[in-house]
Amino acid sequence: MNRRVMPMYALADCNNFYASCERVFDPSLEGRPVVVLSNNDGCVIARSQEAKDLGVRMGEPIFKCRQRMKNDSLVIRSSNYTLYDDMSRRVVESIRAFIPDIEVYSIDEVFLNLEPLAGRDVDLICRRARRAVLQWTGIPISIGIGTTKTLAKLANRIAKKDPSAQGVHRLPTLESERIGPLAETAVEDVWGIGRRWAKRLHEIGIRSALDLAQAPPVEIRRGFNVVAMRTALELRGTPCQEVEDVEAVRKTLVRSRSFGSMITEWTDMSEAIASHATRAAEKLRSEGGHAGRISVFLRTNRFREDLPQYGRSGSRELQPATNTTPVIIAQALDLGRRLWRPGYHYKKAGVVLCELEFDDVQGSLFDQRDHERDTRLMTTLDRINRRMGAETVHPAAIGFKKRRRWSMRQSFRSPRYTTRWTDIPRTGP
DNA sequence: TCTGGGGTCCTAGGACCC
DNA sequence: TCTGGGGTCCTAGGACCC
Repeated sequence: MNRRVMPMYALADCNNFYASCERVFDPSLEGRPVVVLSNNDGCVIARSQEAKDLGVRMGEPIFKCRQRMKNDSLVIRSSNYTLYDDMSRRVVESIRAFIPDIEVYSIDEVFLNLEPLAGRDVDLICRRARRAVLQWTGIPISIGIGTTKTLAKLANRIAKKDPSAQGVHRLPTLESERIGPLAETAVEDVWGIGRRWAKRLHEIGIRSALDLAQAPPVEIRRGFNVVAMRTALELRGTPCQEVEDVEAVRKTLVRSRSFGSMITEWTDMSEAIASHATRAAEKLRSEGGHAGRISVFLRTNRFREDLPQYGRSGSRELQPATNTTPVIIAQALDLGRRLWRPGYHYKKAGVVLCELEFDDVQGSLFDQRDHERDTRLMTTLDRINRRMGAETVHPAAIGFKKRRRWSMRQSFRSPRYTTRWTDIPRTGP
């Protein structure tokens, strides 16, 4: 008989990832409440277990935790993505040694396809992988197992919450045996159900994951959309999403920042836009892509209700598609100039590159630029900045002031332990 | 004083064409 | 002067994720 094997998915998720990374390189943080802040040191984006226990909330603005910082010696770190990216890569490679068919879903999550391991003890393999990751990288992870991605996510929550799971939890294959755990999971804790949908689901009497699983799919589709319906189906055990083992080709590339302080002058704004354009172009070149369209946006501070609000975006075609910094800066500045209105306090701006192409780009007959020269220039520029440090060579449009009004605050950053020679940890004097 | 940044997918509605 | 349906393409906005 040729029976199809039961699909089986797992989600491996790093515990308190950024806080754990900070801890790996500074063991004195062990046992202490640690939080990691967003860019600009604005709000909390990661918390160690101790910080969670203190009641520090995700996304909480840091100025609201000042008291706790004093009382409970809360440790604060600015985010250090260079470090986290590198640690993430190490975690992924460690997992891959045990389970080869994986999809890197985010900086701290990996979906695993366990179907090829059918007949083997998947729980045991996952436990071994977990132990190895901790041993090789110092990062604790949890693994949830289920017959769909959404159920694997749910199992992962249980693996994290229930100490008896010891970091790995598998939901039963039989639907009837999943009733308990699904009934105990609030619908807002289901992957794919955000705040807005949760509120509307509650209004129609759907409160738990079980309620959603048992709701008629067509009704969910009618009341919400196909994405919500797929989530409901996955909760019943019907897979609607596969493990995507080939890396997805990106469709857009954004560089944007809130300013360290608000901006009222076009010269400051133009420097910020030129800087975003430069960094977006750099990133695009590093991935070997070209952009066929560029969009720029700027806006005021939406939290300052006492100030007049303004926000706009504009876009235009790039013909031919390009990744040349001066071209992208020129277009970005021209767009920005059109959006700019004096008299406002601006808080944020950004550059979006879209219609990305990763194949060879056809030149236009009517295009006057010397593309080979552009490419040589950009390659040289990238090489210098990679070796000598970012922005060793940079376009004049970004400005030369040491302390730029628009650049971000980062008061608590840890060293780049793994990616910068001078920051490598040393032992002894 | 102080509130992140970078993504994807889906849908509705308008423009335009036949 | 009034009136149709159907298709495609594009964009803006809304929802979600980490």
